[in-house]
Amino acid sequence: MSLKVYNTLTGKLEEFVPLDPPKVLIYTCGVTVYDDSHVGHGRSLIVFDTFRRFLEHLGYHVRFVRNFTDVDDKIINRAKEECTDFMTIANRYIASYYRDMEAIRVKPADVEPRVTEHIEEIIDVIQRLIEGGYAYVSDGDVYFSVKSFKDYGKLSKRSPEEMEAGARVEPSEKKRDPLDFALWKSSKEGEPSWDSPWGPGRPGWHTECVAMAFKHLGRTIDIHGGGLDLVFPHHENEIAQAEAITGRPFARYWLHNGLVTVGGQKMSKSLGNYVTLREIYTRYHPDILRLLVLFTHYRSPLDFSWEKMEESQRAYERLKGAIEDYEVLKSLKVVKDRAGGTHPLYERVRSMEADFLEALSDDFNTPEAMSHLFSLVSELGKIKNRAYSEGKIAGSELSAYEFASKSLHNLMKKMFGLLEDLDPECSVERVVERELEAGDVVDTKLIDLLVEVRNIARKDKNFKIADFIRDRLGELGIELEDTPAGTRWKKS
RNA sequence: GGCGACGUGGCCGAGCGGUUAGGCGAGGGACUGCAAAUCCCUUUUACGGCGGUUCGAAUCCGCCCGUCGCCUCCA
Repeated sequence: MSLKVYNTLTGKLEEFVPLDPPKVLIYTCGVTVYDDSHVGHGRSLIVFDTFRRFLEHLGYHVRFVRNFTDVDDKIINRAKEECTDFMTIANRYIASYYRDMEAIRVKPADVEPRVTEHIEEIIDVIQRLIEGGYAYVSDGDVYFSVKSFKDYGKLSKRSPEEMEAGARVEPSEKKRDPLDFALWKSSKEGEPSWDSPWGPGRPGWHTECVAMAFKHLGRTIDIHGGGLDLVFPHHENEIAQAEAITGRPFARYWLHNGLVTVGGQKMSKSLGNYVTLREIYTRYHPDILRLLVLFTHYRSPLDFSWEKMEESQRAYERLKGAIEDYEVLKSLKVVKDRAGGTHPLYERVRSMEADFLEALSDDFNTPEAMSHLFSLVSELGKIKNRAYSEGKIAGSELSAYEFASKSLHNLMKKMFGLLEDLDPECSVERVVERELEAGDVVDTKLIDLLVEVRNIARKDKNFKIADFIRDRLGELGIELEDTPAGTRWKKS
């Protein structure tokens, strides 16, 4: 099976061929740690986490690097506001980031480098650029000379001439050309600074990713990713620096995820229309956000709303229910069936798996992959419905159901990172944690007792009491469901 | 102004030259003590507008209208 990906650099769908298979080298630009991450960051993280999972499934050995920008203007400003140093701010939000990633189940990268730990490498890159005639020193600053790199603009598809015509670029006394960008900034009083051949200062934003990619992955990487809003100027500038030094392609494939919008407008700090990841996962199971993200193709814009979270929640419950209901079916009366041959469900599962993987191979078409999952869920629902109404299930059908539900669960878990806590080890802790945060811990034993009482009432046809218990539990956020195998309850 | 996307049924959202996407919602039915869950049926000129190419277009081309992104820090 060949994987096709959309390469921003060429603007085309291309077959994915790593430089040195089975190795796949991926670099994505991580967050600037000056505040909590929001849904926009979350989407990018989830998208690339999914790519990585799929590549690993295809048998590639993925080496994944995602950096932290832990020194920049915003961090410094924030530190000033709080009368503390920038490192305190950076460390605080790195911790917050890790907490978020664990909650939304994005696997850590293999290397998560910090800018402040790579100053030497950054200086080295800048020095090479100066030596090569691509950069110049100007009063303690160092700038990259955009006109010196002939391919400038190839990623974002714009030429320096056009950009000058558009000219919203701030002219600076120190720059020779308004399009030039800073590689090294001399530091002002009280700002973090490091010694360099050009005097004390700190790195500009665009060099760090080049230096860290060189160090941890090499001179040409397979995939460079990030949000669509990084294409220009950040990624364009990365290409200019890296390729000016090496004379060869920096990344073979440039992959960009679409942005998250709110009411059609980009979600961003500056507009103030953002929702933090923490807000999401304290209100919803983290899988709901994942599902929401995967329900849209990664390159399309994704308009966030709480209504959509509710929709995903429903869809999620259906998915989850199909898998969990195996436990109910198992406790029904299982009858022997003389029927020979294999159950047609096995074939359905096989073709679903094939369709699912094929969809992912087509530029990670997760919405289509998802649709195949749901068509199997419908199949399972039919079986379940029949078994419930007959109060029994054939042994062969039960095994087929188990096979199908395991296949569903495996794909979701492995490829999409969903339903991981259906495994008993993970569940309790997470649920309790969320309940503590929501501030409404319930005593499960007490609920079981009430359910028992209600079932006694039902047996006696005292539906008034039975319904009263159900209603009151419902008000407390406990939903009851009477199945042929007894009453089950869950938190709503 | 320049560059780049996008406009699909009640909503969301795949498809991108001929065959059922899928999800959510709504209405009806089956099941249930009633619910819930699940299933079945319905929501059958869906593809921004106007032209063009083609035996055939949501899918290709042109123009127009509308929305958004980037051009400044941003996942």
